[in-house]
Amino acid sequence: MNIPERTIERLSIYYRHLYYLAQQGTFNISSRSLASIVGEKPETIRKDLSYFGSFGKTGSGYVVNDLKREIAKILGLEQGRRVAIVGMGNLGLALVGYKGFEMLGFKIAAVFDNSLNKIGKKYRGRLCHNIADFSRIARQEGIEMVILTVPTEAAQEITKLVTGSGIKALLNFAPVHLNVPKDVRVTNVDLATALKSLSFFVSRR
Amino acid sequence: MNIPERTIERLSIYYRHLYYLAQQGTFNISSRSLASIVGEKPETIRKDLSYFGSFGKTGSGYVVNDLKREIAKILGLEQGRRVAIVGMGNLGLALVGYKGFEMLGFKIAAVFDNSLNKIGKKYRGRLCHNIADFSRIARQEGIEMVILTVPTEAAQEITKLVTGSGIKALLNFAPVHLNVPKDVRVTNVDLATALKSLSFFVSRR
DNA sequence: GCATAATAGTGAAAACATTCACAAATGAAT
DNA sequence: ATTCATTTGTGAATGTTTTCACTATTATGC
Ligand SMILES: NC(=O)c1ccc[n+]([C@@H]2O[C@H](COP(=O)([O-])OP(=O)(O)OC[C@H]3O[C@@H](n4cnc5c(N)ncnc54)[C@H](O)[C@@H]3O)[C@@H](O)[C@H]2O)c1
Ligand SMILES: NC(=O)c1ccc[n+]([C@@H]2O[C@H](COP(=O)([O-])OP(=O)(O)OC[C@H]3O[C@@H](n4cnc5c(N)ncnc54)[C@H](O)[C@@H]3O)[C@@H](O)[C@H]2O)c1
Repeated sequence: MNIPERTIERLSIYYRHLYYLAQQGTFNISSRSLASIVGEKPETIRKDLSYFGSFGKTGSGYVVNDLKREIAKILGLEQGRRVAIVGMGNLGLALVGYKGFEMLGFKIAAVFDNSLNKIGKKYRGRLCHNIADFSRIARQEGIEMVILTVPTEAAQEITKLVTGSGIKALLNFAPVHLNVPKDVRVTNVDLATALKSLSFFVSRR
Repeated sequence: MNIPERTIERLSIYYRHLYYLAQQGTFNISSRSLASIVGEKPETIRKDLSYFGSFGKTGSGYVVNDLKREIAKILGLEQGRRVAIVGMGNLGLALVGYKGFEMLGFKIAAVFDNSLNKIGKKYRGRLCHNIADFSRIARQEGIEMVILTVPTEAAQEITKLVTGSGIKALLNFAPVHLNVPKDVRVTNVDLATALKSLSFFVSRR
């Protein structure tokens, strides 16, 4: 079966809110209530879940903790994936301390740069490595995913380096289309584009 | 006619690359070449453009500068939209200096916080205002869009404040679904979600 | 000027995603 | 026990987006 791209994105969002709900001690939740929290329709949630199994109970909905665990399993969050950030500039610096990542099962296990001003320094307790050592350290640290926050000009070159070291998943902030082997997945975060889409909306009003 | 959401996002991406191409002095480009630069299919580009008119020339493609101008017109980028950032923390600080925004026709015209440590200080040459003065200053500065980088707990409250002051477009980084009047548009940038989607892909391999 | 190649634009088809609507299960109240 | 309300899970219907496949037009080389 083919699972819609958007379903995966939504599952992530459900997961986060289930996390909060569990913290608050909520035990049960219906697709209806969850929908109103996450801003979706109840049937969307049920359909999304139905691709992976059936986790609810007719009449009473879902057990928050169970559903949370199931989604973690689906998204592969159980084992605490290890992530590297490459590029300790403005953005890399903001991201390295972001609690939202760790909270949800990601571990920023290493950070890299190519500037002598940054290599050897500590950022939020993490030693900044020389990008030249990526391959060795990534293996050593068990890095599976890379967050790319280098200047646009360097992005393709670094992509080649990290995919060459066996990385199969990249979260890219540089506003450029990265060419990668086809077993590598890239997600682009394009803030200027997000703003421009909003701008379109503003002009339409 | 209904224009696909994704079309608008892609137009933004085309725009950026046309900007680079123009800078490099490229005069003409075919949908095929542009497609390979932006990572889409040629027919996707042609179809996207066809919603708004016909801008190319059979046999030779598009004139880079003309197409760039047309897309700017479509997205409402011509007049240089004025944007405020609310929340001068880690992320707000990274964004305030981001050249990518100004380059593409956005002006960060004001920044806000509620902390006495930040109000009155300058960030990249911009005076940080008290969020309590938002309404007045937004009017004064002609703010049309807001980038929201406040802690999650404050996001809904600030949303109420800024939409109450007439803002109709929000770029939200807090991992929460914002309730807004229905003539207000919110785009959520959810980095943890982006990572989780990647994680799903990694587990599937 | 003619043949050939390149390319835009676009209906129609196919693929994909959301929403509807209802059966079946469960829970709550009496 | 029976009734009524709630809620899931899911086929089917509907809606949306992408891709195909073709026509018409322009450019190029001879
Ligand atoms: N700052 C923002 O708000 C923002 C927003 C959206 C997108 N971006 C994009 O994110 C990327 C980074 O932005 P930034 O503002 O943090 O830039 P920056 O210049 O502050 O940081 C870039 C960092 O990458 C390092 N670097 C350069 N070449 C490298 C290489 N070959 N290997 C390893 N490290 C290298 C630099 O030393 C620097 O520390 C850019 O592509 C930018 O367009 C930035
Ligand atoms: N740091 C990251 O890398 C990152 C990544 C993704 C998402 N986010 C999200 O972005 C938001 C901001 O993150 P951050 O790391 O920059 O947080 P931060 O704590 O560094 O900054 C928040 C800023 O908002 C200000 N603030 C608090 N309440 C306010 C109010 N009522 N009005 C105006 N200003 C107020 C604070 O004074 C502070 O300067 C959070 O919701 C976070 O979850 C952050």
